[in-house]
Amino acid sequence: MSTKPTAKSVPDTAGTSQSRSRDAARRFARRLLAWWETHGREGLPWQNPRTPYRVWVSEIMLQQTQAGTVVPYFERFVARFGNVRTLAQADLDDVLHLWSGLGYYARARNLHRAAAIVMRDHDGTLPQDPAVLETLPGIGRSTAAAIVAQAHNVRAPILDANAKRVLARHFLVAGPPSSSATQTALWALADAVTPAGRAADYTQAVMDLGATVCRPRQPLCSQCPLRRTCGALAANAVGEYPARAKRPARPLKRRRFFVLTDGEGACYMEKRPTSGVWGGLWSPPEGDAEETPAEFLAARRMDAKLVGAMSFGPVFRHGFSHFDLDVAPVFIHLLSRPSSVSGGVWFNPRRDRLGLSAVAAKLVAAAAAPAVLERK
DNA sequence: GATCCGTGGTT
DNA sequence: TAACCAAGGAT
Repeated sequence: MSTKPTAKSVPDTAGTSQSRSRDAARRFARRLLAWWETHGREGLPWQNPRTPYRVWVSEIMLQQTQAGTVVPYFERFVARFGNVRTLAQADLDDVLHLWSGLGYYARARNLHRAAAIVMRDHDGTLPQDPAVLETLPGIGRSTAAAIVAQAHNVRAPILDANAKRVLARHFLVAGPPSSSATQTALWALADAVTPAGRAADYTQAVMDLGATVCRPRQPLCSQCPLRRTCGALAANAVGEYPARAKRPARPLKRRRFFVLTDGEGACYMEKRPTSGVWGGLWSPPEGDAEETPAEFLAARRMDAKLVGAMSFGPVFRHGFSHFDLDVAPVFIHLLSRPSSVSGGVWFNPRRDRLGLSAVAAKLVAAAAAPAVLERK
C-alpha cells in the first residue's frame, strides 16, 4: 500500500482545524527548507565530512557556545581524537587540554565518559535512537535530537535556543521561558512543524534561520521566509518574543590563588576537583578569598621563607582568565621547596612532562618580574 | 524548580 | 558599556 498521502486518505479531518494545522506546518517546513537551500550556512567544519562522531563532538561543543567560537576548538579536537575509540582511550587530562578556553568543562568530562560507554555498550557506534543517546552523559533531549537528525537523517524535533526563538515568535508563545508549560508548548510546536523527511536539512535550516535572520536583536524580518505567517511580526511585537528570562545579577565572587615558585624556575600546580568551576583543570593552589600568604603557608604546613607577593591575573594550565570573578592571585617565591606538599606537582617549564609548559612559563616569568610587588 | 557551570560576541 | 545572549545539561 502506498504511503503517499492523498486527499482520500484523510477524509475525516479534511477541512477541519486539525487538517488546517497540518497544512500550516507543512508550509512552515517547506518555506524554511526553500530558504535554507539558498541562504543556509555552509562550510562549518563538522558539516564536511558529516560523520556521526564529528556531529556528536560538535553538538557538545556548541552547547551554549556560538559556532564561530567553536570552529578552532573543533578542528584541533578531531585532529587529535579522530574517532570514538581514540577519544575513549585518551587521558582525560589531554581531552581537557584541548577543551581549555572553551568553558563548561563538564562537557569534556562527560564526552570522554560517554565515549567509553559507547565503546563498551554500543560496539563503538553512536546509537541512532534518541532515547538511547539521552542516556549518555552530556546528551539531553535537544542534543540527542540534533545528533540523530544530522548524523543519521532521522526525524527528531529539536528545541535549541534558535528553534525556541523562531517558534515563540512565529506562534506567539509568550510564557516565561523557564516554565514547564512554556517548554511543553514549544516542544509540541517543534514536533508539529518538523517534517517527515529531510531531517538533517530541516534541523540545520531552523538553526541557521535563528542564527542569521530570526536573531535575538535586530531580526531581519524582511528577509524571513516565514514573515507572512509570523504572529509576532503581524503584531509588530517581534522584540517581545520570547519573553525575557529574569536574571538576578550574579554576585561577584572573590577567589585567591597562590603561585609558588622556587629558585630553580619551577612552580607548583594542582589538579582541581572534578566538581565546581574549572573542574579537572590544573591551576595554582586556591586558598580562601581573603587568605594571606602567611596564612596559606601555615595552613599547608609549609616551612618556607616568603620572599614577596604580588597581585596578578590567574593563569591555568588549560587556558586562563576570568572576568566576572574578582580574582586576586598572589605570587610567593620560596627559598626552600616544601617536599611534603600533597596533591600537586612541582613543575619546571624547561622539563615539560605534563603539557604545562606554556602556563608554567608565564607564571615563572611573572613571578620573576620585580614590578607590582606588594608585601602583605 | 533553582542553581551552577565559562567564555566570547554583540549592541 | 553594562547587559544580554549563546547549537544545554547535571545536580
